[in-house]
Amino acid sequence: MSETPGYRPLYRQVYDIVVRRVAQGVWRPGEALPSEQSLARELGVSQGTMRKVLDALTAEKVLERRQGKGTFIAENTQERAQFRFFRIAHPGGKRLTPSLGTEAARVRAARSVERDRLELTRDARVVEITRVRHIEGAPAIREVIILPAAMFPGIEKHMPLPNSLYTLYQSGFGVTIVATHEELSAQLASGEDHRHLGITVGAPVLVIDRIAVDLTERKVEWRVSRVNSENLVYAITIT
Amino acid sequence: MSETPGYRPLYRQVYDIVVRRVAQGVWRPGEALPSEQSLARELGVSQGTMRKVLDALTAEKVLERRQGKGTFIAENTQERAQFRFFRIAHPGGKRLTPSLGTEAARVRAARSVERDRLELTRDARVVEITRVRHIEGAPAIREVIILPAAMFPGIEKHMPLPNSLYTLYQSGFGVTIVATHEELSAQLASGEDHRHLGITVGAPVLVIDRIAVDLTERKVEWRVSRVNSENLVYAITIT
DNA sequence: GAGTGGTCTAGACCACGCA
DNA sequence: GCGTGGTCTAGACCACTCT
Repeated sequence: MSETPGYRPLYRQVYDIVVRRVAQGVWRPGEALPSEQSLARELGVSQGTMRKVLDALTAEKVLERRQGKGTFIAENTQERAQFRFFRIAHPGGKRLTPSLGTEAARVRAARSVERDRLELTRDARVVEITRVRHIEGAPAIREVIILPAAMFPGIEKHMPLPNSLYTLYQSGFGVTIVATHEELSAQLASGEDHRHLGITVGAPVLVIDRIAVDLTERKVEWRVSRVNSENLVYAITIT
Repeated sequence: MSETPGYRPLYRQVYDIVVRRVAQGVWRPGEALPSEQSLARELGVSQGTMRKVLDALTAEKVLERRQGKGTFIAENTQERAQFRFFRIAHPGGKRLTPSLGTEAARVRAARSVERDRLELTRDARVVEITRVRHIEGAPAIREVIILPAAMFPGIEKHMPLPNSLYTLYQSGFGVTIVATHEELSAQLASGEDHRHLGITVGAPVLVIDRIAVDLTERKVEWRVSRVNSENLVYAITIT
């Protein structure tokens, strides 16, 4: 993570330049970059080196390349973000798309635990979003989402929020989520779970504690999801 | 998955050749392959194309490349397999290494559900391994592992089994696990969980249902792990 | 046909590990 | 100092998309 190689390959430097441009929003989501050739010329490297950079960013899902068309800023579209970071499914079955039940948002001072998890300063404020998501008509997931208010000014006015928040983060606030760290545990349904999800107290609940990281490696979102595990699973492939 | 490109790049053909050799055990785990140069010469391609193949297999963790030393068959060593496929940790903390509690193995006819999950023929036999794993001295995980007996002849005689079975699969049976598909759910502790893990009936248990896939895309292992979720989580990073 | 990304080559030089 | 993988270049040609 914090190596000092003492040697910095050319493609690494070029990579950083391109990442910086993407993070600064030089190109909009869905927009095409200049061609491999012209970028290589502009940055004074060979086409092969430029390709290595663009291929790496494609592997990280920051860019998309389409033969014959061009290189594009990857869009966290609803469907795409859905399948990438939303991993709830029926057992042995296909992925699901939730619909919105209820939601609420407010801005307030960050609590100690929130400052720790999101690496915020002492006087930071956060946006707290609480929502219930339905699957096939029934309430299934209760989420509490904490965002640094400074990074998402006015997001609480975007209600109703889109199904995939990461699309909004990218298009509305220039924040591109590239990774999430999740910790899953089993817990028993609380009174709140009962009220919001309609499950009996003491039923098993799958709890997902997630930190989302953006292109510039900032911790951008803390989300705790409580899933009615009766007929839902968290599905993932490890490679 | 089942595309018919109508066009087959050279590196793809070379890739298949190398995969076949690895699967056939032409080189042993930990052993060095011939150098990039000599492989390229032997297979009649340029060094650049050969590199593309070896880099791809390195990304899939089938090979390992070490500058100045050579290209090696990746070993599913205890530690490595441990960190790659064993994802149990303390909340917010470091990964853990379990130790063996009790274990038992027997060979029997496959049940219907096992034939389905492992895509076995009607008369197939399986090895059933049951074991309890301890973390920091206390029983924490109960696993039931189902293997196709034909693929692992005599594995039940290897008791006590190593902590990481995937190391044994590779070194003892030439089976290299390259991916797992997992489905996680929350359940309540059963009487069996109480007996084996010492937790109270009705406590929350994290259940991991895993199918492991080998280099040749065979479904090689079905494993159900029941984890005492009181002080343990399943930690994963999605990129 | 023009322009893009995708493949392939041949060769040079650099960084690393080891004897 | 040699052999290995890692980087970088320059250029050719192929496949795909759109006009």
